[in-house]
Amino acid sequence: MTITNAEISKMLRRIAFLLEMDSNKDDKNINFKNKAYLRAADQIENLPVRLETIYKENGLIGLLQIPSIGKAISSKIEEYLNTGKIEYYEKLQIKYPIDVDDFLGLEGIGPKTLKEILDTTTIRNLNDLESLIKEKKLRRIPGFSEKKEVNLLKKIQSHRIGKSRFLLGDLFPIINQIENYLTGNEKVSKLIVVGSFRRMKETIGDIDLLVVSKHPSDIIDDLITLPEIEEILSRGTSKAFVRLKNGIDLDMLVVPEDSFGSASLYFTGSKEHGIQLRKLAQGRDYRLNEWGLFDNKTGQKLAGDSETEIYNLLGLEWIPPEMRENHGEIEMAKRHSRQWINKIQNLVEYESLKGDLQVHSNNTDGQLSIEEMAYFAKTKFHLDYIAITDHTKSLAIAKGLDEQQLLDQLIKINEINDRIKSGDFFVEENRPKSNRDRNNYLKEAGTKNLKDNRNKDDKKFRILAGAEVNILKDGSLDISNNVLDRLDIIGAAIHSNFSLTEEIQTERLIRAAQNPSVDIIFHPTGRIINKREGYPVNISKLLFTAMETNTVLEIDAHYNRLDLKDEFIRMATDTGVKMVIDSDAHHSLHYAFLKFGIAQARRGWAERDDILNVLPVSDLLKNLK
DNA sequence: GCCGTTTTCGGCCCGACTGTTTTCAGTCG
Repeated sequence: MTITNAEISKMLRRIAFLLEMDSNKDDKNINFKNKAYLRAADQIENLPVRLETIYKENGLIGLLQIPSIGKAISSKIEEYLNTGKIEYYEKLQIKYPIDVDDFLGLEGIGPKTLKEILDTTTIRNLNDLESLIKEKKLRRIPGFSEKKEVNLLKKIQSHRIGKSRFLLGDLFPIINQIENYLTGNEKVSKLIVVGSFRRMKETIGDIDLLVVSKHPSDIIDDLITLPEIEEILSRGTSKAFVRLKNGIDLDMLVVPEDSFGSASLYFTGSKEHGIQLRKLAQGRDYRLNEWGLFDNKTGQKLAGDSETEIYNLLGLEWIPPEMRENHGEIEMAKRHSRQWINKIQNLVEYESLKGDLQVHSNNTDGQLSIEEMAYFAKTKFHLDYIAITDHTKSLAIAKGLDEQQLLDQLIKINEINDRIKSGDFFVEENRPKSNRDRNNYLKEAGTKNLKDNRNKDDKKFRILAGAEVNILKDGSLDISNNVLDRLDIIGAAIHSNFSLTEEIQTERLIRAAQNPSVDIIFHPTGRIINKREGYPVNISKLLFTAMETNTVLEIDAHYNRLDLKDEFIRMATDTGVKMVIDSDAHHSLHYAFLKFGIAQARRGWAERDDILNVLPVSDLLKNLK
């Protein structure tokens, strides 16, 4: 039997829910107990390694090393892993025989409210509750009313539809639109999109907007009349919460100028990062909220307009938004060590990539020719090199290339490189005509804030001949090494047999990494965010082999992959394994995705030195196998 | 139930919004 971290986490949430139902405000212990279960659940959800693996390798001791997991919870996890059940939970279920999962995440009705309903009725699940409301019986319970019935019914219905998180890349254009719309409002003196968007998390739950204005209620009036708005969920004097027609929620906070820093800190999150900061404040007899940092004794406001000032008063260095996850950054920032200050200064920067090492052409499943991909890489995105890495023959669905076709492509690439060197390639007459704004992505998002770091000398641009070679079931490749060795750069990737065990899957990747022709493992875990988990890989073992064989791991920047994910990037930087950030472009517009890969690298604390394609092409090639 | 730069007991983040509460609890972010 195999039990995932998600399942364990959910089980702990069920227990927390029932414990909170069971609590009353006089019993402090039970009140904090449920929070402890929730903390543990959060922690487990963010863990890069499976608890099952930790338990198999190190037993209870291993579990106890995880923050927020102590004696009681670790032994319950042990019981769950061994028996598939937790007796403690079963007992709570006897007391409260309800389908807890039905109510987890149901907005507007928490454990306390549910308890009140259960005191006078015998509902078990969401259907029962819905019937109760439809029969107008809920309003008979003290504290409930017709108004509450109406609200609850709506919430039950939207809960049924389910709300999954949106992909960062999907929301980018919409968020830019809203940003532009409100920036045009003369009463808005500052506007910033905060929340998980500012942290560049791979998925976004809702859009958080922070506005500085002297007229908060006017701004809120303007916001709620936006035509994109489907429903106003709540509205106060400084905050508004609305649902947009595309299904995403938007949360807006309006503050005065001197609260901009504290509000952006509070609103950028993460929640756990914020909690840690407020605890630090508490330790100094300060109070930190969205309005500022205050001295408890004097009531005086100590800081508020800048994030840096607040961090400093709490004894910390400023922390970049992408790192604010309470994954150890606060402890590090506390120490003021040279190492940490260097880490922050050397974090890989946006616009710092000189090349893109996974690019597809219309020789396989790409949409544009090699010439077009090169032309736009240079002229629109100011890259100095790209690698054409088309699929290989066993990936029939993408018209993968065979040995001869790869060699033919090599000749063609050499010809284009010769034209580039002679200076007649990047000229306006050569501008490909097929690319006329096929979609708005580039216009709205892709080129925004692009720094012009154009190398005046266009003749230096280089196309590397490469391939995205298919890793077969046994870890061998579908193209012979003597052909691969004639190309400049080789990425290997898994595109089939996803359901093998972790051991076999890891062995496949290790064999590929040990192949002397393979420079990079492309999208190492194969996940598609919100669609497919990715095959199971023992990342530690893969990293060890990568280190031994000088194999590079890719951060695939396509926003539906972002593979490696942030925790794995962190592990790679700790191991000293080098990475590259590639767009996996199938169209020139896709080069815009590189920024998502950089964001992911920053979330994984990667420095410039960890990322090889910040280097000029000659240095890059020297660093490969 | 967890945890430790006031540590092995005694704490545990903070404020806005909603509803019908006439002073606050529940829920959320």
